[in-house]
Amino acid sequence: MSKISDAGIALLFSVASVQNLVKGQVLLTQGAICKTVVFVEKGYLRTFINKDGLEINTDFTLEGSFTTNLKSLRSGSASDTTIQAGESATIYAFDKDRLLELYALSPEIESFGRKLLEQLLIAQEEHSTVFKIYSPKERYHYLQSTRPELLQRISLSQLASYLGIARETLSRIRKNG
Amino acid sequence: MSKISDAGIALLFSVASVQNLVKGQVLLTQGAICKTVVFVEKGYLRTFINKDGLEINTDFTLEGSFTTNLKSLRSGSASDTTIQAGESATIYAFDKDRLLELYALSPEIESFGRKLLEQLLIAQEEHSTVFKIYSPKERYHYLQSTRPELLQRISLSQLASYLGIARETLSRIRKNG
DNA sequence: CCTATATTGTGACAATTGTCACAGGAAAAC
DNA sequence: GTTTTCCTGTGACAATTGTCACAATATAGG
Repeated sequence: MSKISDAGIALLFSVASVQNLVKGQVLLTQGAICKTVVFVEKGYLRTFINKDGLEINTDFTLEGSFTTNLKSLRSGSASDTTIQAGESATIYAFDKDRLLELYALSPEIESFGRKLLEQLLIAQEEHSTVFKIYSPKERYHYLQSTRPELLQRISLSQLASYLGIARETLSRIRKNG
Repeated sequence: MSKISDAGIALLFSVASVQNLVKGQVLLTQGAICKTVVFVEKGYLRTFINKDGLEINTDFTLEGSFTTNLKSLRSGSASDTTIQAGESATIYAFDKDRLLELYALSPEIESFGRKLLEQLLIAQEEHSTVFKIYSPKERYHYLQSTRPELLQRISLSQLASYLGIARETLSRIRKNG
């Protein structure tokens, strides 16, 4: 994570509230307006969108990372994703309006926010690229080598939609290499 | 684009240099270290990565937008992408080190940078999601309805890899709907 | 205007992936 | 410890997409 002073961290967490979630608990519902940025302290969050009644996972946020629905957060529009605890979890929710106040107040915090966005954007660009250059089988192996912790934590069924493939196909990839 | 004061714009452009590119001219070569953020004034840029000798397009930057290789820019690592003019183009190149100085100097500029990153991240997240929820045919139609200007400007062959499909498949999609 | 060059279209076939149906196993609830 | 319940594996087959080869068009250069 980007470095930030102790005073900065204290300031940041002054606008956060801790929450304990049970497995399956929903943090943000599709259609609602996202008001917070969330830091995962323990457990993990699953972000998915509903497509014809099927849940398609777009992201998994493990401990030590941030997530939100940036589009909804920024514009106040309805979120197209649901964010749910994949395990019982402990999170910090940072209120958007209070974060914006902090940005205006502290260049260090805004700088931290910018660096965080840079990290997320780099990761997301890489994720998109994977779909362009790799086949389903290659995508699985790529995930295996770059984010092995995901394969440990997330069930096969959940991973399949994240990789853009059918559950059965992933099962066969796992079997036949 | 995010709003910014006239003074801010003047400050920003004080660290930029204009460049005119001919079609096919390379701005950033794979393996080189990215030192600038680029704004496209006229024409468009094509970003691609080399996979087994094939060029796979990861992005097209039309006029009015920014591009760079953020990973290389941030870490000073070798770029895995090449950025090339798809038409003769006019661009503004913003020097990274001078931008960072500006960020330290002007909260308005850093705020602008953060907002720009937010926009790019939102777009990139949406782009990734498209690969998870849509088939090749659906991806083409989605692009058609959300970014019709791309279909006007970019050749079928170039679009195919951006959509993660074979050139022939895109040709058939275009024919049969 | 004509030719060279690049781009797009198409047929045939192979390979991959998806879908459906159900069996087997693991994990959770009681 | 047993019974649900959920998750994973698998066979059969359909549908989609990729690959290769080459024809047809379009575009750019002379």
